[in-house]
Amino acid sequence: MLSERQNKILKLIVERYIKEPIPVGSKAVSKILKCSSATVRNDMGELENQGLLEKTHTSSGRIPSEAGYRYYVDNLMELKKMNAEDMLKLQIVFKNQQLALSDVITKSLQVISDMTNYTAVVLGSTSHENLLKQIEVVPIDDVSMIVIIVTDKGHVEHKNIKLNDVSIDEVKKTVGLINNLISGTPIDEVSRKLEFEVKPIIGKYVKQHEQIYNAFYHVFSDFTNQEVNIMGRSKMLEQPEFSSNIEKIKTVFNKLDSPELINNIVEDDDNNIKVYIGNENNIDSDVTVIQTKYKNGGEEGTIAIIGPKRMEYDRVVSMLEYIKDNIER
Amino acid sequence: MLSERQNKILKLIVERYIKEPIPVGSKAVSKILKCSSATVRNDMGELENQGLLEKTHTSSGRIPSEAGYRYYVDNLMELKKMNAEDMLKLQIVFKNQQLALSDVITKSLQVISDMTNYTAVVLGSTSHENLLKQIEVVPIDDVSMIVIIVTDKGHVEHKNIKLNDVSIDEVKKTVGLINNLISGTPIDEVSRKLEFEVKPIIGKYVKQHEQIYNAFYHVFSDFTNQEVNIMGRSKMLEQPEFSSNIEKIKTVFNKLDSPELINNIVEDDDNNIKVYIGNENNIDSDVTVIQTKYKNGGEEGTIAIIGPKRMEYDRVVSMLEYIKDNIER
DNA sequence: TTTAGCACTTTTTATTGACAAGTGCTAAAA
DNA sequence: TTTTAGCACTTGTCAATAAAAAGTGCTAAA
Repeated sequence: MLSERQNKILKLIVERYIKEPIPVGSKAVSKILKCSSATVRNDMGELENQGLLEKTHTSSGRIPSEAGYRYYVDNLMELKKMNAEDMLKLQIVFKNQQLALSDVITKSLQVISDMTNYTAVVLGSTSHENLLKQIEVVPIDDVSMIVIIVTDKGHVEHKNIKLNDVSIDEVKKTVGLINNLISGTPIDEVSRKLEFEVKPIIGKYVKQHEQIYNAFYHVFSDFTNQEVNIMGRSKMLEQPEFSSNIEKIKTVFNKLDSPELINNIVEDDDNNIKVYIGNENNIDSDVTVIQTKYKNGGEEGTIAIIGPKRMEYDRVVSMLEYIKDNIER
Repeated sequence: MLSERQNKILKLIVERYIKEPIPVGSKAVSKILKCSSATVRNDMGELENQGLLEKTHTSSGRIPSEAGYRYYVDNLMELKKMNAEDMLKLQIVFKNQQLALSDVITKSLQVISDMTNYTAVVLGSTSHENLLKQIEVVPIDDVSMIVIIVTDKGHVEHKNIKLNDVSIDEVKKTVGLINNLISGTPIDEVSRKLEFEVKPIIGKYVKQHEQIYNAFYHVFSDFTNQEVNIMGRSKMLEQPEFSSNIEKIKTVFNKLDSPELINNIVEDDDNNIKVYIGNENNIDSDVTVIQTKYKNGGEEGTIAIIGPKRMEYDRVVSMLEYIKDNIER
């Protein structure tokens, strides 16, 4: 259990260290608090015993430990309202009636990334939640054509396929059958349905059904499971703790670019804003991920901000809250 | 005019420096050439007078100047055949019949980027070369629908639009009219034709034509001019001359991510492989861009490899040649 | 024309000492 | 009991110095 003063000291140190990554000494704290540096030193020693503060070397000032950030976020952080300037910039995006929801989300996170110098990630809804809405095919030339898949949530994907000596009409017939037979199927299950429900039927009605079936089967098996959008990837370079450590940047970049990113950003089961500090997340022990789920009509997904552990928690949380609210209505 | 030996020395220095970014001294060169370090020193002095070599400080070894690289590429570089291992990895991509051309290009450049640790860029064909092939519309719910635009070169783009109190049938009618009236129009000119050829007609036949027209007009005016694909963006971090210089990395990253990238990679007028060293390119004075145009049937574009000035010119050129050949047939 | 030899420059690395910042502990003050 | 003043002690930082390594340019001889 921390004393009032210890709480104050911890809060001061965390916030000061977030402003500037320099270990904070007792004297600096005592100037703000109304007590001597010796008193502060005693408390800082106690906070270190509790594992909330750390020293970089025996006689350095203190920096927050991971647990310290955690404690700060859970107990000390005050959620200030977003500042007017930030809000204004976001309003410009939200007020734009022309934009589709997904564009609004992307653009507003781009704005946040620019304002904060952190990296932003949008994960679209997962494929088992997407239902096949409709497919279309557009012939390009004698052999190649483009298959376009649209889901009920408005996710569009297209693939080029090549078919030799197959008449367009037969392909169109197949497309018609697919649309009639399995529209409304979760994307995950399309492959299965294609095999057991569509294949037998086109076998009867469509010439060269084998070739056509294979092509379509392929298109669906490659369907991207989830849309991932990363904004401000290189903002990491702006963070002093990374820019002096290329190896760290490489690992973080690789994590961001890896296809497993989706798995590394945990889907929360509730709707709140979550803060994953250091080892609490799967990206890197030196970053913090602040994220939340959003839901608007059928569309849903996760938006996340990734920055150093000493990120401006209060600012980012209030921004996410604001964005989430605006998305959801 | 350089002597035989001077040519040899320059070649040696360039190639050695490319292998490892350490200034090359006369002793190291003399060990390989059959002459004393003093002789080499004299020639190196002459090469420096000619502006082909540089010193990092008064008593350092030499490094190639920009002109030195230029001279090397133009006169000294020997095009070796690709090594078997590299070729094999690329063959796996080319042999994959399932892939559409654009995927083959992207994937093979991804492979090159992985093998070389340089960044790769693909620029698709420019919009004035793309003709409108067909548009489709897929309704998602009461108000929103997706418009899909396909060009004759197989470029697909889609946009979400929102229309209140408009019947789907009227939209479909409009789509039909657009397809009939202006299919085959260069994308650049679609907006104009939409206004002068389509607007008057849908004004007659389509209810709520104003709203619908505006929506479609918007969709086309946002059509991306050119497809840009960047592979291995963060490979820059692997290059020693950049990884010790965060500011440089930032500028290069920003250039890569900026929308003007397309303008910064000059379209060549002929079909050869071009090498733009340092100030010869518009990306950064510290990088080299090696690029070439490709053409396959209707599809064409530019592929480029971006790396440090001390990139492995011979290797990259032979790889690009190989890829280009494979793409074009 | 080439080479051996040498004086000279510059970078790199290690060492030293002085100073600043900060801590922990003790003992006195509140 | 809590707070504070005081002080010895640690560590990092910075500048100065010194020695070693790498390489050059020039001269004079081969």
